[in-house]
Amino acid sequence: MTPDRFEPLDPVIHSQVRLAVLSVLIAVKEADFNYLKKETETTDGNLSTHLAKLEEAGYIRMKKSFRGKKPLTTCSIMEKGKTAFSLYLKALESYFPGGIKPV
Amino acid sequence: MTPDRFEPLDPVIHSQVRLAVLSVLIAVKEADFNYLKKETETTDGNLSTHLAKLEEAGYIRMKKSFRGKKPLTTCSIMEKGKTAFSLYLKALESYFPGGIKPV
DNA sequence: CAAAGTACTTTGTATTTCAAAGTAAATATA
DNA sequence: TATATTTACTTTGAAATACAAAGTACTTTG
Repeated sequence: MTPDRFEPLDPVIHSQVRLAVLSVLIAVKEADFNYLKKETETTDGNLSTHLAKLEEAGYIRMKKSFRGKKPLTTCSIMEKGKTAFSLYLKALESYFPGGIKPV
Repeated sequence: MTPDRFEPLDPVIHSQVRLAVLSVLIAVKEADFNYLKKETETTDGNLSTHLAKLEEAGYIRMKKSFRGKKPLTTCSIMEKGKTAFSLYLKALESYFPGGIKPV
């Protein structure tokens, strides 16, 4: 039983927006909705659904509070999310055996 | 005008099957349908549509011939595909500040 | 107080993915 | 020799996904 050449890519992470969200949250530990919207360059609706998916998977946590009188959603990564992110990166590497080649 | 933190991921490549196909074709220069099916661990129908997409984008070339009496589809990567693959990897790196290491 | 803005969420549509079924020819079986 | 099975794909329809327009619930501004 030879091991698979290509490791499967976690579908929860394999999306540009969700990958970007996790990348931010690994770097900063906490980010609000608007910050994530700017970083990921997506629309409100799109970000909202992607965040919901990440939360549902237990990869991030969302805290709803208020900044002054306005609602504020703050996201942070959970252990499960960190692990999944690492595994995703590891899986990705199986698709790039040579590492980085110049274009 | 500060550059985007995250570079966009080419949607033609951002699919597990198509990424695997390109990865194979970069390594071996030519691969037939069945070999790709084995490597990518997907179904006939699925592979067929993914290959069509890659060909349509000008990333790969498909040659139809015969091996003995049976049809044989042979795929190879084109320059445009190589470039796109490199750019995809480069874009990916923007999501992993720590870097993607060769396996 | 009406109009515009903020911070989201919900919803409908468009796109994408995927595998079941279809096709066509070759080969094995009875 | 009929027929069933296999091989090598492609087409098609259904399910999942992505996306943004519209909706909600406020707040701020003119």
